[in-house]
Formats: sequence, C-alpha cells, structure tokens
Amino acid sequence: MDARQILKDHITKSVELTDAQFDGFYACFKHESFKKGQMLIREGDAVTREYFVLSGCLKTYFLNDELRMTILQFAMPTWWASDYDALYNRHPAAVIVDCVANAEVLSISTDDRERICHEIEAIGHFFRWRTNRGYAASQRRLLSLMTNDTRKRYEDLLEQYPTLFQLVPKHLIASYLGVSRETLSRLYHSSR
Amino acid sequence: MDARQILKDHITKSVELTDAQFDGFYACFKHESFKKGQMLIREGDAVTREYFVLSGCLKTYFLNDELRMTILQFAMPTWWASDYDALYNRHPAAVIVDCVANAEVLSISTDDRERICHEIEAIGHFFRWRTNRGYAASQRRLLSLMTNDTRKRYEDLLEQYPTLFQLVPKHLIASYLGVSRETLSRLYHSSR
DNA sequence: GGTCTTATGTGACTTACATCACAATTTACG
DNA sequence: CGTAAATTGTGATGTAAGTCACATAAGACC
Repeated sequence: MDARQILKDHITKSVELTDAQFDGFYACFKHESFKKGQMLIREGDAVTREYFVLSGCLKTYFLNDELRMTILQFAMPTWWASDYDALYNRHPAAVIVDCVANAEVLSISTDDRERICHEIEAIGHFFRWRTNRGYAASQRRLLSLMTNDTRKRYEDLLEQYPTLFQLVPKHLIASYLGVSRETLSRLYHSSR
Repeated sequence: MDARQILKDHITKSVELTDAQFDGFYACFKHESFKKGQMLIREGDAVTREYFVLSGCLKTYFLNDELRMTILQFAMPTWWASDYDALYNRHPAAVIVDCVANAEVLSISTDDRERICHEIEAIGHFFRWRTNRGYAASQRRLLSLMTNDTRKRYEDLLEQYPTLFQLVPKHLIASYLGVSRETLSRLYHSSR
C-alpha cells in the first residue's frame, strides 16, 4: 500500500473529502525516509514540522542532566510524532525524535497545516479531532501513571500494544513506562 | 468584568473576530453558577459539554477502587475543564469535575462547538490552538512526572502557580502532584 | 562464522516515599 | 463565640523500586 493510500485511509476514518480536496491536502506533505538511529528532530532545533509514520517506528525522548533517557512516546505506522511543545509554542526542541527502526514518514509544516485547514474546513475538523484524541490519550496516560502500580501499567501496555514488545527493545519500553530495565525484566518474568 | 468580556479577551489572544462573529460564538454558551462542592460532571455521566471558568476554581479527579482521589487538573479563571476522554470519545465519564470554591462558568456543547467551528473558521483555529496548547502542557506534565523528583515537581508548581497554593487546600495539591499529604507537608516545611 | 556490541537477567543493598497513628491547628457552621 | 469538622504536622515503620555490579544471551557487523 502506498503513502497516499495510507494517509487517505487514515483521514477518511473521521472526515469525508472529495478527491480534489484530498489531492490538495496530500500535496502539503513531504515524503521522507530515515535509517534506524537517524534523528528527525534534535534537541535545540527549531521545530516546524510534524511527522505521520508510514512504516517503521519512531521514539520521542528527553535526556536529563545525567543523560538518562525518558521516552515520551513511540510512533508506529499511522501515528504522528513531533516535539509538540516546541511546535505549538514556537521554541527550540527540548526532546529528540529518532528512529527505532528504518522508517518512512510524511511530514507537514505548521504553516501548510493551518493554510489547508483554512481552505478546507473538513481538514480543520480532522486536526481538531486528532488533537482532541491525542489530548485525551495523554490524560489517560497521566492518570494511569498516578493511580496504577508498576505491574498494572506494564500489563496494560502489553495488552494494548502487544506488537510494541516485538518491535522495540525492552530497555526502551522500560524507559517509556518510567521504570528501570531491571524492574521491567523482573515484571516480565514473574508474569509468565 | 462580565462574562462576555472575559471570554472575548480570552479568545482574542489568538484570533481576530468581528463583533458579529463573537456574538454568534457567545450565543452558543450557557452561563451557570455552582457552589463549592457541587459537581458539574459525575462518574458515569454522558459528557456533552466543556466548561470555561469565569470565577472560582474547579477540580477534575478520579477515584480508584479504594476511593483514593487523584486530581488530574485544577481549573482557575480562563481555564477549561471537562472529562475530555469521555467528551471526545463519547463514553461515560470516568472522572469527576466539581467545585473547590463557588464558581461561575460558561459551558458549550460539542455539537455547538463543531457547528460554530464549521461556520467561522477563526473559531476552528482557536480551538485547534487551545487543544494544541493543552496537549503540549499535558506532555510537559508527563515528562515532569517521569523525570523530576518530588521536591522539584513541588517547587516547579509553586513557582508556576503560586496562587493555587492560596486557593486550594494542600491535601488537594498533594493529590494533584501524586504524593501523600504528609510528604507535601514535609517538603513544604523543609523549603522555608 | 567470529567477534564485538547491545540487550537482558539476577542478586544484594539502598532509599524515597507511603502508611499508620496520634496530636495540633485552622476553618466552617450554627 | 463555641464547637465540630477539616486540615495539617510529626514520628515511627514498612516496602516497592532503583542502583550497582557482574554474568549471560542475543544481535549486528565485518
């Protein structure tokens, strides 16, 4: 399945567009390929684009003063990624986005996004819908982090994204869950 | 300052509207008053509205199986509140929204919001802008929760929202920070 | 296919915070 | 203004998870 079709399937889940409207939308995107380990966003970068994943997997992470990694999110196919704080508030990137595996992405700039939203209201609706869902997901994750113990959060992640455990090394999953790799190892083996 | 002017000041921070456009937008809202302790959203409710705070303070919280409270957010004047997961994903409320102090709010339904966004593109832009910022704030909070220790998170909150510490009992702030009220008390007294 | 790098597992020890119980202080209400 | 309720403070104790160090296994690369 090609890039255009993947995006079309994704967007038509929530809005109806004519072919001409979709063509106009698709024309805003740049198609890019990255190798495992390559960075799409470096700390300190001006962030003007967000990325829709076609294949592979990205991770968005923060490095603290001791260079300890904390993963904010993964992005599998049909997920979006950027440093959203930097993107929306127009300041330099504080997090890093790179490839856990070779990836192909479509990227769009904020200016193009706002222009096309202005021209085609259904695209505006799509982006409100998508950001609303992202916000709700983020709130659920916050809640889970504050109310569930380590084992529960691990089990919930395993149940909700089993493929993540195949795509991604466990020490990265530990970092996403906010636990040490030793703790994740212990949870993993006591649940089998 | 009256309700209409507060909302107008709020929205014109990010978009320009004609008076007629703003009138159309303002007409979508219902003006409501609540007493301290009153609930705007109960667990299990169908959620169809979100609330813009004019005065007072709200809290959004979750009760676990042991009826332990975890506060997801506060809402002071010019902040918005709802159960966003339930609102956007159309399922019953899993969290509760009530008043920490007597409050006046403007509320708008999702249907009215989407209709007015469709009619006036600038309103669509406003809501994308607002949800984008909310999403970025939520990501920052997630990051802080996972990378900073308890003292740092407490000190950051005190610096960023000093008035919250005047408006809200400390045991509620502890619940928002995800620590026990004893731990917050200890941090509070060792930082003076 | 061998070697180097990365990932994972495990045991021992440390620690930040929760919990519990009780006391003191502050706030709210009649 | 007095009393009851709510909030906050404090000491002692327990525990889940982190850290450290080392070993083993798996994966990547030449």
